[in-house]
Amino acid sequence: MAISVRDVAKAAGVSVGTVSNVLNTPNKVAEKTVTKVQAAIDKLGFVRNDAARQLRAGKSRSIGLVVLDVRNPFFTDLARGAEDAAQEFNMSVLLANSDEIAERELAMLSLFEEQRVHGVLVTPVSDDLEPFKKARDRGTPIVLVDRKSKDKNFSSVSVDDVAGGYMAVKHLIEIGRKKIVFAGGPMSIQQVSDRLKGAQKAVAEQLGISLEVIDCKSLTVLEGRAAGEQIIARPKTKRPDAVFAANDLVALGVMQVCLKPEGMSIPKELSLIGYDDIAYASTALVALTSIRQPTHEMGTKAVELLLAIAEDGDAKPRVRHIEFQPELVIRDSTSAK
Amino acid sequence: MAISVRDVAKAAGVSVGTVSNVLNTPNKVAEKTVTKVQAAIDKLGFVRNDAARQLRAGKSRSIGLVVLDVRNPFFTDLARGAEDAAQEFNMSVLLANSDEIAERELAMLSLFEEQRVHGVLVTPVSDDLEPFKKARDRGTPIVLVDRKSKDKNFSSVSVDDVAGGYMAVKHLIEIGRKKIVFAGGPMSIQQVSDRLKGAQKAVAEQLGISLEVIDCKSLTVLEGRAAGEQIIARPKTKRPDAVFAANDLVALGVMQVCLKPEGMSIPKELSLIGYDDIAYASTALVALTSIRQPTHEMGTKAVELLLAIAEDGDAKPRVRHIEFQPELVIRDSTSAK
DNA sequence: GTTGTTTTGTGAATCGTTTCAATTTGTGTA
DNA sequence: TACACAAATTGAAACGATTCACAAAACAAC
Repeated sequence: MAISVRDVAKAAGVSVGTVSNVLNTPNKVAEKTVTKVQAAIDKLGFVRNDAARQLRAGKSRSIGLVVLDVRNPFFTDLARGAEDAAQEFNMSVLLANSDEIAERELAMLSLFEEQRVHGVLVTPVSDDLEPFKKARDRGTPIVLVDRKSKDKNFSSVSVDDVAGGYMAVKHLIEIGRKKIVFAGGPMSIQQVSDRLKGAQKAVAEQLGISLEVIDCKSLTVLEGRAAGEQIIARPKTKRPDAVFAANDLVALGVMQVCLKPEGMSIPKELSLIGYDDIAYASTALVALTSIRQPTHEMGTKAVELLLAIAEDGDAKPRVRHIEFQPELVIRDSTSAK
Repeated sequence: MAISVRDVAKAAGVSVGTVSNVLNTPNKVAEKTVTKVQAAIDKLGFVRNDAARQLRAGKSRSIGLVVLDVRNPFFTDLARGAEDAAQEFNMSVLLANSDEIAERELAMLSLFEEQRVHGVLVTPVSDDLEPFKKARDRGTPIVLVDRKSKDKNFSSVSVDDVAGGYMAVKHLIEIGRKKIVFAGGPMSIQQVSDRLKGAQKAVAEQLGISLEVIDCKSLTVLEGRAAGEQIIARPKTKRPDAVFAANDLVALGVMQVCLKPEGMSIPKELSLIGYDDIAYASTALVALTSIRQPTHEMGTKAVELLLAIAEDGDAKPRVRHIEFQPELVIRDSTSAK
């Protein structure tokens, strides 16, 4: 039913090989032949069958990307970066989300292997990397994203969260803040504890700065609001003059509460800094100072790294780790007193 | 290099046909043969080649979905619904975004055709549906999503925005509000003008209700804030007692401004209702009443409709339109005086 | 007109899976 | 033991694009 190269060849009065050449290497074909074949293609409405192409080629022209949650802007930005890089190599990115379910992650991995993708970028759900090891042994390159692989055998692309935490608190100190609160949790999340570690490092460098931790059950607006309530319930002398939130959602929660009439003024009485620089950060009532991660670039570099590994072939499974530095974005929610 | 069914067959001492049967219809194969073949598969690390499968089948097991923006929760929810439905039919959804660029949209469409997808769901960038017509004529079913097709030849799945607007204002009237503001724009967006139309209809049904329109340049938090500023700048007697915002972002902007000390109390002095019921709506300082669209279900139904059409084959290009009703979600931002 | 060189065009073989008609094996009954 | 019938297995053909060794044509130089 569908039109094939053979049909086109017959219609144009040439051989199938020539049709294929017109499609792939038109400069190797006489100009008038190209025109003739193109005309036949247009007339018949021929559409290449990608499955046949891939079968012959042995590999698809795509890269798999498995993220934890497609609704998270962090991952969509990352995906966009990956797509942009892939396009440079005339490839495309297949996006899949695991929903943080190991089972789904596995299913997507199998799907990608069956598709014979050039490689897979993944933010693993758990620490069990066995399935990825197997896939790699079968010849599918793997790159971990947003995770420093404990397992040194996997290449990875990640962000230096310790540096981000340091950067945030350093900024607060530089604008003269002395009583700082870190709002975030749980500490079991590596990102959170790393950010706190960076914060502590900045505090240790300077005398006369205090750092208090308000632990949160999760990184949500609601938890941020709880932290805020806890702060404004205190007598004025016990209140901090700055809050470093483990992410922007928590920061926005703190802000909502503090801007109530009985709260504190931002940034004068309380300077506030978040983390991630999500889109909503800049549209908050007081534009939020935040730490931005080079999300787009991470996607780009991850793809480049993946293709470099694929290039190597079976020979030497070269392992590389790329760590990005975050960036301070100063807006209205932080200022000197 | 890669392992094929032939290798598995040799290793297991059976024919390729049997290996295929083990893979696809294990109940047609003797139990001990299945075990034998499975062992060989595991030992060799055989992974099915999907390209070859598809080539033989003539069609892929996927459905294409082209959305305007993957970052928009509306579309990710829709995609999720589509995925869920597809899974029922043992199919998968390929998600692509056009970024509202006609050229990209076209590229994705071609890609999908080359992949021999079962069909394409699309929210078209422009009114020019010519490329989709061509694709459909070549045998790829098309369903428009979130657009009532002016062109009656395309099947579609959409939401009744007039009903949503009616529902919102009806609710405001029922809780005793009389001076209502509609904040939103531009009116060139069909969704916006439809919602306003619904609002006007509700107002017309009751005596003594006024409806004022504050035009916005776009549906953003910033524009909502501008609308809010305009309201609280007025003397108390000239202020409305309710605002219906054309979407949640605008509503959140209005809320941010009104909650300032010199503003109005929500919901007492001012009741506020948004549209879309985005995730942030429920985490606002005052949880936002909103109109929810059955996004997930739209995705589900779109897939079902698509597959029904595909079922028909070339015979009769059956055309169907499904229109969903939105739903009122009452939270804290609306109440009686 | 012959020879050498480059440019175009040819078509059979190939990729890996599924299908299906034909064949073999197995089971139960007389 | 023979026969009928069901269950299990076989293997060649097919899907459609690409490749590549080879052939044909076109052109240039003498």
